Amino acid sequence: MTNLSPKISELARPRPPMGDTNYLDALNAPQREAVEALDGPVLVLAGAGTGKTRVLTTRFAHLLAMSKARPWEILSVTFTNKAAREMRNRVAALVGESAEGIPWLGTFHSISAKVLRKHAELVGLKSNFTILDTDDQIRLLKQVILAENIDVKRWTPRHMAGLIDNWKNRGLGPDKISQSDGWSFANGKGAKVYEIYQQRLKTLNAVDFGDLLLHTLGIFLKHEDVLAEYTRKFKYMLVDEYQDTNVCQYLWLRLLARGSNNLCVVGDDDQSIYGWRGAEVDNILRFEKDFPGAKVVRLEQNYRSTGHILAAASKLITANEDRLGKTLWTDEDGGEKVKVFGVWDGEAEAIAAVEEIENWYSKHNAYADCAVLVRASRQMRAFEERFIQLGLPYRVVGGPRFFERLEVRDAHAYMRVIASDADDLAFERIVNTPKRGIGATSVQKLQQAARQLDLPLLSTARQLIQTDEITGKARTGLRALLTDIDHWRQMAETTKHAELAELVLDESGYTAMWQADKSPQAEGRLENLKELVQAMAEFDDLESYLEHVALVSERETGPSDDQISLMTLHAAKGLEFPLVILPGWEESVFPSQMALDENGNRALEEERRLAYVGLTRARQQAIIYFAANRQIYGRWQAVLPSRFVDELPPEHVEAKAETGYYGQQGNAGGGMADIVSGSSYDSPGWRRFQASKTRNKTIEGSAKAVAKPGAGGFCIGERIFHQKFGYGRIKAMDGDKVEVTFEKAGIKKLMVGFLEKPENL
DNA sequence: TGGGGGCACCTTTTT
DNA sequence: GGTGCCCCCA
Repeated sequence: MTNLSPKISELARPRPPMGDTNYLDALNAPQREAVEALDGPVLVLAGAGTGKTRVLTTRFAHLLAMSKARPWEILSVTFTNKAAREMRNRVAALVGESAEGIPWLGTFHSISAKVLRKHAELVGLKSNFTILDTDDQIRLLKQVILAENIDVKRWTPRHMAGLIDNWKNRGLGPDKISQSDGWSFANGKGAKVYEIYQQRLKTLNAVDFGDLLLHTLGIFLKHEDVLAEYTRKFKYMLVDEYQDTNVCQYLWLRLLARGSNNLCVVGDDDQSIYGWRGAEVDNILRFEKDFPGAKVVRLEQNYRSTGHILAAASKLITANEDRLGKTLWTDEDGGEKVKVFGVWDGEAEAIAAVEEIENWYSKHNAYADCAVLVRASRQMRAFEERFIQLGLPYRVVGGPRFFERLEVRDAHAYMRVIASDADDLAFERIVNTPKRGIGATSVQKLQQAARQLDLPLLSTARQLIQTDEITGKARTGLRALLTDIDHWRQMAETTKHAELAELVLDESGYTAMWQADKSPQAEGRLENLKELVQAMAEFDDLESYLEHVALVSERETGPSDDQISLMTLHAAKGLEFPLVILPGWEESVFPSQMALDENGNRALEEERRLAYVGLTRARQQAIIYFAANRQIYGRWQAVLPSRFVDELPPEHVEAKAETGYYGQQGNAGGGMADIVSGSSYDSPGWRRFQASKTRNKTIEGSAKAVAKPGAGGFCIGERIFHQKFGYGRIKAMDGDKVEVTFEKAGIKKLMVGFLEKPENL
C-alpha cells in the first residue's frame, strides 16, 4: 500500500494568502493560467481531482487582489448548497472577508430566489411567495388532472410533473410548448394541464423549483431594465460544475454574461451524470462556439489518486465518443492496482467487500476512509445487513431526507397555515391531521365553495361554518381548528417561532397523535419533531427558516464519527475516499438496463461516466465486484460482468478468479455453476448445463451452468445454485452426469444433469 | 374513517 | 420481494 506523500495531500488544502498574490504560488501552471486569465470568457476543463475548487476560490481572491471587482460584484454559482458552503468558507479564509460579505455566492436556485423575490410582481407573484416541494407539486397536479377529467391512473401526476420539470429545464413556459410535446400526455392535454397548473401556482402565490429559474429567466428576457441592473452589477461570473447546467440555466447565464462577457466556467464533461435531469453535456462541449474567443485551460494533473487507479479510470472513459478529451496524469506512480473480484451473489459480495474494509481498518484504523458506492439504492440493503451483523459503524449518505419526512412536512404545513391564509396546500394537509372528523366529503365541499367564492380554503372555511352546508362532526372540528389557528396567530405576535411550533404541535393534538401510535416508527417521528423545533431555533424568524427548508433539503450533518460511508455513485460526486468499494458491476445493474432502454448510447456513455466518477473517488484503493447471480425484484437472475470490467486496462487491474467467472487467460478457478430452470442463455463463452431430472421429476426447459473458458469445468463439492431449490453441491460426477444435492430448508433433492460439450472450449 | 386486500411499480434525484 | 396506492367494505 503506497500512501500519498504529505506534499501531495497538503497541496489539496487551501492556504491563506501570505502577502499580495502569494496564493498563486500554491498553484501549478495550468491552474495559475486559469486564475490569471481574468478578462473574457474562460472554460476550465478540470478533470477529477485536479483542484477545481481551488481554482475557483483562488480566482475569486485574485479578482479582489487585482481590484477587478468587489466581493458583491462577483456572481458565483454552484449546484449544491454543500459546494456553495465550501466555496464560501474557502474564499472567506483566503481573502479574510466575512462570509456575509459575499452576497452573490450560492446555488442557481438560491440566487434565482433572491432575484425573484425582488421582482416577483413582474410575473404576477408577491415577494413572499412559497416555494413548493415535489410532494406539494404532485398533489397540486393531481387536483388539476382530476379537474380536467383525465384518467389519473393512466396519466399520473408524477408523470406530468416529470414532463413539466423537463419543459422548465429547457426554459419553456406553457405558451412555448409545441404541439408534439403537449401530445405526450393525455392525448394532447399536456400543455393545457401545464397552463392550468401555472395558473394555480400564481393564485396560491407559489412557485416550484423549476419556476425559480424559469421566472427569473422570463424576467430577464422581458424586462431589459431589470436585466441591465444585473449585468451592470456582475462584473465577473464564476460557474462550478458547468457540465451539469440545463438549457434554462445556460440561457440565464448567457443573458447575464452579455454585460461583462467575463464568464468563467469550470467543469468536466467526463463527470456529467445528471443528463436524466435535464443537464446538457452539450453546454460544455459547445462553450467555445457560444463564447467566441474563450480561453480554454485544461487541468490534467491529478492530486487524488494513485497511478493505477487514474490509469484505469482514464482508459475506461476513452470509450466515450462525446467528450472534449483530457489526459490525466499524476506524480504518484504505482500504488495498488484496481482489484476486480467475481463473486457468487449479492450476499457473497457484501461479505467479501466488508472483509476488505475490515482489512483496511486493521491497517489504518479508520472506517471513515472507506466508502461503498452503489449504482442503485436497493443495493445498499445487503451491505447494511452485513454492517449490522458485524457491528460496524456506517452511515448512509443522502438517504431519506429529513425535511421530506411526513411528520416534518405536517409540522411545516401548520406553520405555513399560520403564516398565510392563501396556502391551500398546507391547509389541505393539516385540516384533518390529526383526525377532526373532516373527511374527504367535507374537504370537497370546501374546495367547491372556494372555487365559487374565488377565495382560499381557509377564508372559505370561515364563511362556511356560519352556514348549514357543513354539519355535525365536520362543522365542530372545523370550527375548533379555525379558533386554534386564530389563537396561534395571536401567539405568533409574541412568541419565538420555535416555541410557537412546539406549542402548535401540542395544542393541535399532532404530538398526541404520534404518542398514541403504537407502530415502531412513531417513536422516531416524535424524535424528528423535537429535532425540527431545534432546527427552527437556529433561524431568526419563520420566513428565513422556511426559505432554508425549501432550498436546502438536507439537515446539515455535524462532524461525523468514524463511519463507513454507504451511498449511490451520484451522491459520491465531489467526494473522495482512500478506499472505495464498487459493487454490482454487472450488465443490467451497471450499466443500468433501464437507462439503456430509455436512452440508448447516450445513456451508456453517461453510465460510463458514472463508472469513471466512481473510480476517481478512490485515493489509494478501488475494488470492483461483480456477482454471477443477482436477485432483482425478488427474482434470481444470472448476470454477466459489466462491459466496463472488460474495458479496464489489464495492466492496471488485478483480477481474482476465485469464482472462475473472470480472470486472466489460463486462470483456472473452481468455477461455480448456476442452474436456472426455464431460461436459456447463449452468451459466448458460457456453457449450458442441461438438467434433466430431480429425483424422478424432470425439470422443465433448459437449465444452465455458467463458467468462463479456462475455469476448468465442474468439480465435486462445487456449489450449485438453483432458482427453486436454492444452494446445492455437486456430489458426484460420472461422465456428463452430475449429481447435485440441495440442502436448503430441509430440501434434500438429488438432481441428475448432463453437461453439454461446450462449443467454445 | 380506517383498515385490509388487490395491484402495479420498481434508477440515479445537487435544487 | 417490498411498497405504496386505491378501492371497497364494515
